[in-house]
Amino acid sequence: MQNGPSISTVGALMGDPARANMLAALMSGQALTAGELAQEAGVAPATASGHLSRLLDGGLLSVEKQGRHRYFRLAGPDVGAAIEALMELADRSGQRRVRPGPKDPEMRRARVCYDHLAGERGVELFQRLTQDNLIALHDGAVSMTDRGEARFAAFGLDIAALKASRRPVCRTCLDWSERRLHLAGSLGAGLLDRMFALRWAHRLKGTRIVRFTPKGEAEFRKLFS
Amino acid sequence: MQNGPSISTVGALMGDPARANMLAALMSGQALTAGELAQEAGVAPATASGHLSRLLDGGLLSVEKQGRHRYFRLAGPDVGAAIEALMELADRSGQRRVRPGPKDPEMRRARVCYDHLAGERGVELFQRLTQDNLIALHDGAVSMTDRGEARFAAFGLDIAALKASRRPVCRTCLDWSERRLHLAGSLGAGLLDRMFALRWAHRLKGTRIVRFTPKGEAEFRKLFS
DNA sequence: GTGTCGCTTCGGCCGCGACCAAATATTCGC
DNA sequence: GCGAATATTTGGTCGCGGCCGAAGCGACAC
Repeated sequence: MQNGPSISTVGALMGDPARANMLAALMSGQALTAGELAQEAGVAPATASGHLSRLLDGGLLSVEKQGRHRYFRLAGPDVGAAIEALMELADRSGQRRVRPGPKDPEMRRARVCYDHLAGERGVELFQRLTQDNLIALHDGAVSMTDRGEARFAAFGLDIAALKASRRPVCRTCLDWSERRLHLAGSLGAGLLDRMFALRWAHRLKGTRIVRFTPKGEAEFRKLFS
Repeated sequence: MQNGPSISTVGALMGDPARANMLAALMSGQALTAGELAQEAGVAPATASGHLSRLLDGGLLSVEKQGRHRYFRLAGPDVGAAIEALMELADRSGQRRVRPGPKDPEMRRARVCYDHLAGERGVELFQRLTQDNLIALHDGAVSMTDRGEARFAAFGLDIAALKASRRPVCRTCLDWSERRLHLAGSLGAGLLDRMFALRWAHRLKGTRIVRFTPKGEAEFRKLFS
């Protein structure tokens, strides 16, 4: 009687870090297996299974059984819309809204996707890393090469910390505007963090736009080449 | 390093029932005091205070100090948008989307606002209840009269349960389309539930629209008169 | 059949956080 | 000044739920 349809139940579903990571991973639109989602969330398969059945009950996910895999995807566009609204909110997180400026072209060029770099720059980076054999793709999965490990360490990343993190180090993410892959996972997040720390770029307050400085732009081009 | 801006923090903020009730109450757009919000959420002032400071930290609320009161309101339209997206999601909660039909006029006529009746019908009901002295308004606060208590019981509501609920029994809510008050609180929710149970109306699957049957329409007009 | 892989269920551990009562600010009315 | 009202802080209890390992189940491959 008393509660009716409650915002809190669906909020709570999205409010757990493991589940949030799963949902964010599914934002790319592709269906993922339970195992992949466990990886993505950084939890044991048993734990992931519990989370997934909870998300199913809540109507946020739909599932498709295929052989011995179960493929999960977001239940509908409204789920994606809600997640996007929360991401938007999490981004500015109390900042006031500013910058009416030319938003769209900049968004397409470089923006934050959850916690890593997306847009033209993101796709470009991914391509470069692949060409230079710093990361390697084999049938859909992506991983860091030994060569890459050395270069990333030289760039200032704490490789041990990346690996210690429960998240997978490398992960592909389908770019919304470019429709090509860019790099997610703790490595993707770490690279973006490092670029911010080096002041190559900064994130425009109140938006998801990443704006490179001229110097940063030049450094970015030289990077890993 | 690892998490960056996380959807899960804001999700968790909205994921607690007490906080969700507060946010829903603030969706009307009016500012409320800490005490009122404690009432609304059905928790002790001490607990509410903790929730509120948490919501402030998260950037979901803004506060304005005025005398010995603190007035809280939603921090911005994006917060409202996110809440609305979650409400939308909670509403259909796994239902598929249907009914492209003539949505707007029906929405204006009668719809669900969180868990009670809103729109023209909602405002109408509120007016009737006030005129007939079943509920009473005194400087902003609304309460159930003895007369009302008897009539609502005759209508099939469990008054004891309403009072036992931690939510306030009566509560005003500013109508979005009508810009006038309608009735929220556990009484408002109970009345709507009862109308559904009596099959006077049903809620269109996948929408917030409440559609009255001809019989229900007639009964509704006779109600409490 | 046997082995392997993917996923779920079960049992138990552990910690975060929601909750309240009582005590402590802060502000108002007088 | 003194009380009354509003709000926050403190301290402590308690339960929900996230987490894992181990065991169970089902689908493939051979």
